Amino acid sequence: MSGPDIAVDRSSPVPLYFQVAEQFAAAIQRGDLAPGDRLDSELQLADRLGLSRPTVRQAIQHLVDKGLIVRRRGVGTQVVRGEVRRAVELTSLHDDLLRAGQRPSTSVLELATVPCPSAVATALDVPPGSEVWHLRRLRFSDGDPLAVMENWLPADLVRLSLDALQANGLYAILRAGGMRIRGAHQRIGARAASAAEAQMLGERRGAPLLTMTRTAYDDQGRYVEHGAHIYRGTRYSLEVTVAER
Amino acid sequence: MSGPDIAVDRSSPVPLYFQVAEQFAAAIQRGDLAPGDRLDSELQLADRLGLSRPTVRQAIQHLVDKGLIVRRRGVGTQVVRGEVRRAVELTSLHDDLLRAGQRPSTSVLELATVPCPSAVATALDVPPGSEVWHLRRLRFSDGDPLAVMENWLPADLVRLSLDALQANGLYAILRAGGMRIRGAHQRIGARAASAAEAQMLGERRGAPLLTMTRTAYDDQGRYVEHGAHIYRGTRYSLEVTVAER
DNA sequence: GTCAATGTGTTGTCATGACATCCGCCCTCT
DNA sequence: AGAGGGCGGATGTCATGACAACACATTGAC
Repeated sequence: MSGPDIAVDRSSPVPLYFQVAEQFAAAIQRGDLAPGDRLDSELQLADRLGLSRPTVRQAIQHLVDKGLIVRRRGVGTQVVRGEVRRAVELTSLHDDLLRAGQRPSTSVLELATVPCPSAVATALDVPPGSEVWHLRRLRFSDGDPLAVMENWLPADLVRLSLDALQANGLYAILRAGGMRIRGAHQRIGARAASAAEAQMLGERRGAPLLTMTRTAYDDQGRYVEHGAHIYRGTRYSLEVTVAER
Repeated sequence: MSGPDIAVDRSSPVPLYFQVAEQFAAAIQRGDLAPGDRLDSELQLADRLGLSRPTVRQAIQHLVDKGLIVRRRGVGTQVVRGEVRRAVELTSLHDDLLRAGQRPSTSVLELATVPCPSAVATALDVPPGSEVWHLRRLRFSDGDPLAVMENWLPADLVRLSLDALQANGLYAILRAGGMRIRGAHQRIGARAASAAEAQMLGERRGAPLLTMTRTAYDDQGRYVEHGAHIYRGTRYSLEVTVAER
């Protein structure tokens, strides 16, 4: 036995390690590689694919980071047992809903540039009062209200339009605009809905809300987006995968 | 000018890349490396430390994964701007509270082996009805109730005692018992407290709770612990850092 | 029969070398 | 003054080689 069929295309601009990682991930998703199955050893894989061991290792490490497989020194590499779930990565709600087969829509409640409030200025590490986008959106899934999202972004970094926001997720717009978001610090909590919030979300006052504040940083380590989001606790939950190196 | 003083000990069993990563992380925490500061290039570092470039690269990648620094091809490596926060990794609430300077305590409500409920059996990927530990703990911070945690673990994997659970976090006990936990899939949500839950936590019925279910896997890809936790929304929040590779 | 030593295969770590790709700067040409 | 090209420097990718550390199975001695 030699595992799933994997072939690399050396003429492709896609890095070899990434090609390998993607094909393994796909094989796991398809069930071609069942939970608990052992992968070939790094040396075998390197030989079979015509790659060097570091390249194969990089591919496998990528999957370990995503929580798909597990390695044991001296033993081998196995697919994680149990159902494989996808971690929320750095995607927007819009994309997550699409992937889950639901129909996202967005109502933009506010889109304007304003002087930066001091709390946001601290988070974004910009001077208080400097010009920032302020954005408030009510998000729906299959027509049902799901979340209220409030975002702030330095005004000089991106150009936002109402049309784009109604059709796409914020992160997709930012990436399309050349912004390269690399990571985010998030804080997740729960609190009761105010009357106004409840009304927007179709809940009762005091209903449990899942809250998330997120500050995303780019390429240059600059904080480029700060968001305060509330989700209906009855309708939404976050999924996170933690993997040690 | 050549960055913080970093020295590696080749006689130490700690991997070189890890020594380097830890010392950089410490320098950032101390403020020795300020947000936005550029690190020396990989080649310079390799030369200065007497290491090869792959080793230096591995150290830096480690910090990128933790969200401490950011790399830009063709430009260099910078410390992330803004305050550096620590991500919750694979630690228990007990350790988190200790680090935050608070005084954790635990009241064990239940500790017994029981036939595995079917929902838990699915999560742990064990036969329904097989023997598992069932554990329910009320956690306090500085004497105030903070969370109720319910856990299930395959009975044959670990030995649990009441004394140990009152003094240490679950994960510390598991690791001390030779279990090597590598990652976890988590789902985070919010809901209203039932009357019983509210009473335990000193809240009112309907109070917002932060919920987390977590399934942790070990070395071998086996799911070894399943937990369903509820936290007082007014007292606790989770912090998560996401970083792309 | 039990236990210890040994052997084999695997992942973990580290070194060296090379080329690709991208960014930003400077210089030149228009 | 502006646009474009060239160049240096940085990270990204990939190859080859070597040894270490660990787990497990086998073998051997007692």
